[in-house]
Amino acid sequence: MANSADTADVSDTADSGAGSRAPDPKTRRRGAELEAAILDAAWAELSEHGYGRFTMEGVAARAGTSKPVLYRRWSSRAELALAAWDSRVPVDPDVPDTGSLRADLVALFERVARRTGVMVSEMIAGVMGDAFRHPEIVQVLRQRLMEPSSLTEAVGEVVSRAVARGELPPVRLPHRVARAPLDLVRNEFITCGGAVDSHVIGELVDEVYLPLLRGLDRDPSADPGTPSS
Amino acid sequence: MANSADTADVSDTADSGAGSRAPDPKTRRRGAELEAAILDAAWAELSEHGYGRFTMEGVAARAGTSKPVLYRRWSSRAELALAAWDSRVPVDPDVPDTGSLRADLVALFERVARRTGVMVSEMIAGVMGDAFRHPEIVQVLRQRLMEPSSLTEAVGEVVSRAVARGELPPVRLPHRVARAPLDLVRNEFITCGGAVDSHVIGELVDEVYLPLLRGLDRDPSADPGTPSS
DNA sequence: GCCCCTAAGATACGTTGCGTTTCTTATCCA
DNA sequence: TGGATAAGAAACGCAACGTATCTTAGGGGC
Repeated sequence: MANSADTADVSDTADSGAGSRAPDPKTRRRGAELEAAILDAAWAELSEHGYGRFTMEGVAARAGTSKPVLYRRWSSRAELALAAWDSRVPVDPDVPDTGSLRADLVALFERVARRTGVMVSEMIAGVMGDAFRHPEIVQVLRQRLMEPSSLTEAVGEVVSRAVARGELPPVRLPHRVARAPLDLVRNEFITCGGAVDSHVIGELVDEVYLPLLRGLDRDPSADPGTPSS
Repeated sequence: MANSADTADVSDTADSGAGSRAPDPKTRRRGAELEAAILDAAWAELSEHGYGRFTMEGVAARAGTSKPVLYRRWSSRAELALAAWDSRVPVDPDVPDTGSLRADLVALFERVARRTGVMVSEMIAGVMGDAFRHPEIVQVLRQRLMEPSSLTEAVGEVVSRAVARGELPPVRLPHRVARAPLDLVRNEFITCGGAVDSHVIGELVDEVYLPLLRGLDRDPSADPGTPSS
């Protein structure tokens, strides 16, 4: 699943441009195989057209199947989009360790910005827009946004290394703060649209996130000056 | 405009519940009068149904007019929604001055949370969702989100009073930080849905915004210890 | 190896809602 | 008072959602 995902991530999007959809008119796929093909197609449609032009017809055509097959699995457009997203969320790789807090943060933000994308933000917006009609979707979306995820752990890791290095005092890291990089990047996507380039990331880190970390309350449970190794 | 708006703000929403729309079948309104009636109706529809069920038909019916009249003024549903929003944005009142930074901030956040609303956040999402088809909308929305507004000024004011009181060192306040209260509240609406209650506001202030302010770089242009009065 | 039952695939349908077109008619202004 | 202007009404084309109906492939039980 993951490998086929990686393989197709953009190239699939590119090569199956317009005409050659139906991959194999002979055999009739079933179960997991079909489902994977549909999710691949859905992701490609999302990447190409964004959620605004993400249509069930388009996905069905691209996957070489038909709408009822989609609706037997997902009850709405929004659910299919979220499922496609799910199927492509990359496993978060290791936390960068550059030796300095700022560089670690920049690397982290850049990873978030790349992982999230214009498309994903637009999709969040679109799904939110559809959510009024399918209230059950809101739960799914919200959970996806709130889940602790490997990101918050990564932030914790980066911060504790900075503490160990003496770049920061021992701090208490509230969940909101650990989540903030994702929120900041998403907010940037929504309000500024285009790509979040490294200049913007620099501003986010220098103007907002580093000050925030430096201003956090000290952790009373840590011995000041003796960070645990 | 403003008074008729206030009058209708919720009560109109309530009383014109289902049947009695057309306010006056005799006279044919024109120009500004008609426009105001349409915007009132649009705002009421937005408040009642949210953007997801905000339809041109609904607005036209409620305003006692017809779709072409709407399209002669606004080129799309999204534009009408934004115009309705515009027509209701309250003039930001004065900055609270409670004597303490934290209380000032809580008051400010609460005002932002009340001014923004679930509806407005959902609307932002919905407009974003429509934006792919009407790219010109993105500009309008973005400008609305980015504009310095009285909020950033209010933040500046609150902060400089705190500096004068000695609660903060003289700090340089980047635009991103001044904008942050709005971003934080909006983000909260999007990710957590329901109302942003005072408990959440307390967390935002205590866990995020106060630490952020305390961690800001000092303003090199200010004499430390001698804040200008 | 045969048959049946599940589910895939195709087609067509009903519905909603956008944005448009056409036409009639009221109201303002010269 | 008459003509330009814009309101109001009705209907249309179109896209896309979500559904219903039907045929048929193919896997699994016997």
